[in-house]
Amino acid sequence: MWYVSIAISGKEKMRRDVFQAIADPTRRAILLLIAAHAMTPNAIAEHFNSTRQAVSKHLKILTECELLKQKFTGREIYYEVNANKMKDIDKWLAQFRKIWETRFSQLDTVLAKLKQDKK
Amino acid sequence: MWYVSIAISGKEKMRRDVFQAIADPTRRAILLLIAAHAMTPNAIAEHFNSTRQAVSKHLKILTECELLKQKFTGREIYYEVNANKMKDIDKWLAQFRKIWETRFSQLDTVLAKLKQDKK
DNA sequence: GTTTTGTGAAACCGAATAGTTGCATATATA
DNA sequence: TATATATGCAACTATTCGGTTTCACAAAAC
Repeated sequence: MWYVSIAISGKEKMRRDVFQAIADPTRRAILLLIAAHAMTPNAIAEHFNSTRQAVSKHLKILTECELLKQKFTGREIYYEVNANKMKDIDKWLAQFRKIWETRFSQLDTVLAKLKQDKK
Repeated sequence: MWYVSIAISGKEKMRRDVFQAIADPTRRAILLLIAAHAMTPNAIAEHFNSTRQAVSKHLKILTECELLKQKFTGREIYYEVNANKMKDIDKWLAQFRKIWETRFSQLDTVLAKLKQDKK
């Protein structure tokens, strides 16, 4: 019998989207922390109570869903927020604004109609 | 010895915030579905492959974090989106816009300075 | 009154999550 | 070269999550 060893390193899963990424309070804090300027994992970890490795995992998740970008300089890695990807959240919210605006404009139409009929 | 029986029904935990609520794709779909007009749990569940009870749990979570409001009419419950709470997400995003705007305005200052020096 | 319908809650289960400790590796620095 | 530093990855664990099935209960409908 032959077994094929498939290269599944650790998990290989983790195809999370932006919304799952920002669900975690620590990850939201990380985003805010480095929004102003890029930081290295060690510098970021200093701001939290959990271990450096835990922060590293958060950074990985945020990077995988493209909310963060990496800048390599020597052995240091600077993480910075990918402003463009943040817009994805905004786009989702925009759907609701659209729906509500049309609903209100319909309401306006109704109100206008009532006003018209009143004359 | 006396023991005080504290009323902890089932879980009692579940104090999720808005971001955890919208992390689930089904819950985001529910929000979009009823954004236009309020619906009952049964009507909502018809749009999904999971059971009514699963949808019910999602509705509970969305209601607990105030993204949904309930309107009781007889034995039916109409769920509608709480537009006001949706703004919480927008407020969070606004923080980033603010940071980036100031950063870009600083960049503008730098550019202006360079231009000035060039003269 | 009896049955059907609309709804939520409890108990359980497999999968995912976030954290830990222990490693491996590459780049600085002495 | 030897050591310290910066970083990621693997393995393990407790907890949470999303789903199902089963039940309880009140409001309609018969």
